[in-house]
Amino acid sequence: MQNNLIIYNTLSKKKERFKPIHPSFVGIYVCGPTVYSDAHLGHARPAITFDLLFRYLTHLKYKVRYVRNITDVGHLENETLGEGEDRIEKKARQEQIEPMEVVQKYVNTYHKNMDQLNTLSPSIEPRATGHIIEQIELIKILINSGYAYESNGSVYFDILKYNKKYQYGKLSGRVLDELISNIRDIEGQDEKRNSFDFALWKKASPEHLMRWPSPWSDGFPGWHVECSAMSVKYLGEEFDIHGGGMDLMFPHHECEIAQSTAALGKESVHYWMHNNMITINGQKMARSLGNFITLDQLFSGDHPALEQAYSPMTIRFFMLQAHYRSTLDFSNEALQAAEKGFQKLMKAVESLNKLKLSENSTIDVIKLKEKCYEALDDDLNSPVLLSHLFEGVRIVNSVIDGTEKIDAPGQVSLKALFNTFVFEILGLKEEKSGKNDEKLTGDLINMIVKLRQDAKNRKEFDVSDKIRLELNKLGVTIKDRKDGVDWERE
RNA sequence: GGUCGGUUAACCGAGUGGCUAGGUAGCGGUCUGCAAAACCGUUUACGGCGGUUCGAAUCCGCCACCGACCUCCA
Repeated sequence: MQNNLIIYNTLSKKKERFKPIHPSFVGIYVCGPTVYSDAHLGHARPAITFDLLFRYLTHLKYKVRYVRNITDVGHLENETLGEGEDRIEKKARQEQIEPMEVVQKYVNTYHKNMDQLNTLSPSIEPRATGHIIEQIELIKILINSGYAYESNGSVYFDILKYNKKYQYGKLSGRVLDELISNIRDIEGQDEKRNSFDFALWKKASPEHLMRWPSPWSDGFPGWHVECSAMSVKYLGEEFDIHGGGMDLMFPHHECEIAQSTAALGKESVHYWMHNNMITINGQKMARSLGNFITLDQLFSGDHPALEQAYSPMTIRFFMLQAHYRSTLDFSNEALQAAEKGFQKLMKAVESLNKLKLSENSTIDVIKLKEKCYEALDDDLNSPVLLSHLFEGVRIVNSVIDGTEKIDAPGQVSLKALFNTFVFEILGLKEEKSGKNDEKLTGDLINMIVKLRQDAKNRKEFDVSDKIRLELNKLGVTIKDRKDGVDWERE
């Protein structure tokens, strides 16, 4: 199995040739959502980025195992220092339901939204709560090897110890000494040897609802440990690609590296990939700024910042128009531009089927196809790929205009090209406006009936009778009543 | 203050040391009874100041601005 794929590896800060560990298999782990609220724009970016990667590798005939976790062990919120409350538990209290009901509810909406965005399901979607045992086992290993210590029922990772043998901070470019000097002293951290040590296991306070027994206390696992435990379980001690948002680089991924490296004695991940963040009108998305938009709101247009609804495919197309390592700015203007561009692309795809064929062709489809692959191979450059596909759009429309010619084999290969890149790899799809069709039909009939009435008023009865007859043939019966005109469908 | 990333024409966004993606909008044209669509052409691009170079938006330095992360937690 061969590929020409080049991937930007955050670890080396360079583009590298992608060489899987096993010739025909690829393992990918991506950090999934913490399910305590509706999925928002920030969830869509990594989902679409790594869906593209998953689809492309699959297209290249690799057997890909794509693991994306669900973080459902709530975690503390930073509202007031030291007085954190578990996000999921907080939600559970607010809504008077079980924590796992909160989890289920938001897992469902997340899945629904991801489905709308046409992202493929991961091969495995493990939940943190389903892997408490694996996490405890990993913590045991870390304690036994001296990289973790227990303190008052909680367990912490010893970063100073780790840093003697390995290098903590290599992914995000941090130097431990600088971290130490940066850290402000905060009270209530007596349990830790050093304030930058991170929790592997936390003892639960009496009112804490989500808790599991462990050798150290009734409690719950720290955030980072789930990813180390589950990635090793499903992808092995070494695997190909680990993905996630740039905001997770520090501390989450850094801690993951530390845990896994300390436990396994070697680097687990070969390629780290990070998608960039999203801004809205140049600002970050935050509840406090009033520009926090969920995917449901985006799809329905039900938000003060939105001038209209934007369909899932508009969003997907919009995101694919930017490279995954660039920040992407959302605005009504930009989204409306994307909507039109997407529709133009879809219209051309439709037109492909009804092209007038010629004996010869003025089009080099093979060259175009090569350019498409080159774009994807260059660190998944979807915007450049789209620009080539729009060259294809121009070709299709020019054939219709008669300024270019295409022969039968050319049409077949052009159709295959669009099918492969637009639908199979970019994961776009036609959006049938089925819901609107019925309304449109009704409106159309009303309009025709109105036109007939106008004709009758002008006493052009041959026209009005023709309209009635033609509608009848289509199964629509006109009923002239005393108080107006009515119609009904068969 | 530190780490990382960014600043490209009206908007969104690619990009290579010299050959100036693409989408949207605007303008002009072709087509058309009119309109729309489509096609063709086009519009003040590369944050500022220096430097390297025959040549830099692309390499280096400084400055400005923007963003993420930088305590616990996720």
